[in-house]
Amino acid sequence: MNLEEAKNKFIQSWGTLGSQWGINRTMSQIHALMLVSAEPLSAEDVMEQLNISRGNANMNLRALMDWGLVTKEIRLGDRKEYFFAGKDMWEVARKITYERRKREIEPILQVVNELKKENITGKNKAEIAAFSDTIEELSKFTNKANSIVDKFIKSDENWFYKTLMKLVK
Amino acid sequence: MNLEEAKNKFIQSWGTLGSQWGINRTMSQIHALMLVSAEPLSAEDVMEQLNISRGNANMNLRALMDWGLVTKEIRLGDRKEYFFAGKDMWEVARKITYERRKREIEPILQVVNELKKENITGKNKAEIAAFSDTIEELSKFTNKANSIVDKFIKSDENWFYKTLMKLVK
DNA sequence: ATTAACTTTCAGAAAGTATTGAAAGTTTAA
DNA sequence: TTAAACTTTCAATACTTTCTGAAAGTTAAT
Repeated sequence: MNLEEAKNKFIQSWGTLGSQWGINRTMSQIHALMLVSAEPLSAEDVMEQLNISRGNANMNLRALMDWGLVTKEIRLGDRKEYFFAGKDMWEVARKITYERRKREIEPILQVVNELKKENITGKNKAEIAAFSDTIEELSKFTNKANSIVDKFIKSDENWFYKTLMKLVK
Repeated sequence: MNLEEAKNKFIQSWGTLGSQWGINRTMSQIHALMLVSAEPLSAEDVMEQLNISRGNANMNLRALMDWGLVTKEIRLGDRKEYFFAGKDMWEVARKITYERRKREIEPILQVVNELKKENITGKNKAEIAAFSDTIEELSKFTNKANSIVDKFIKSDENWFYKTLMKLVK
């Protein structure tokens, strides 16, 4: 298989993976493209290689920079900006986890902890009890999940690697 | 706050969470509704309480059963079917993880392991090396992530709880 | 075998998301 | 300052996903 084919196959599936993760397809594809490129790429390069518009390329490059997955580089005597992706996968995972926690765990944490404090009124006592029980369990669960995720985000590679090794034997 | 309000608030945010997880909003809302109901509900109940159509209710109830998050119950002398959700959150998390692994980790695992075996041809040796390195690292990462997830899915509550306790101290 | 009480399906409508491309904005060099 | 070389924005459009509701299918009792 030649390099072009292999790259495309990878970009394709990384893009699909991303879209299932709630990350848009183009954003993942650009990320994939940069993961497998030896050299930093310009916006122009990205547009050509993925067949996307200038606006789309720009928007998603910016999003990737916001997430910390891609870095911009400027070169003396060149007006273009060049972009490249960090290739340490644990680092990538941590950064994605960080963004996803913001969007996913934090809002539910807030609602659940808020509801836990509420004094629920109503006539159907069984329903109230069921509700409170579920919220209570969910609160325990979410807070715990949140600490694990937090630990992962803040972990350095070594800490995580050691812990990981214990987990998978 | 009365029970109705509290329930709605919870259903609302669980629905939003779900849609960020790539699970459709209605599916999560039905799940939320059942988590906070003391008694099993009929399709009719679900339609009324969430203001959704018969078709939508049916489709998503079925999906929830496929995922193992909701169980159908039939009652003697009653033609309706009643549905209820398991309320153990670790169990819920394991079931969701199982489905998501199928959709997300497995496909990328397959592509990456496939590409790793390929002999990549082409003239730009630096690019080929960069590509192979990334794929190699990604392969290690993905396979490792996969074993962790697998362990989690297969874990019984106790095993996981103990491990968890160590992790979060 | 018929009917009433349900459940399932699916084509079209609606809602939600992503993409384009042209215009506006910015920066650098001369 | 001007102009060339880029980057950013955003309204319009295309695409994707979800939802509806009516029709078809199923089941159980008589």
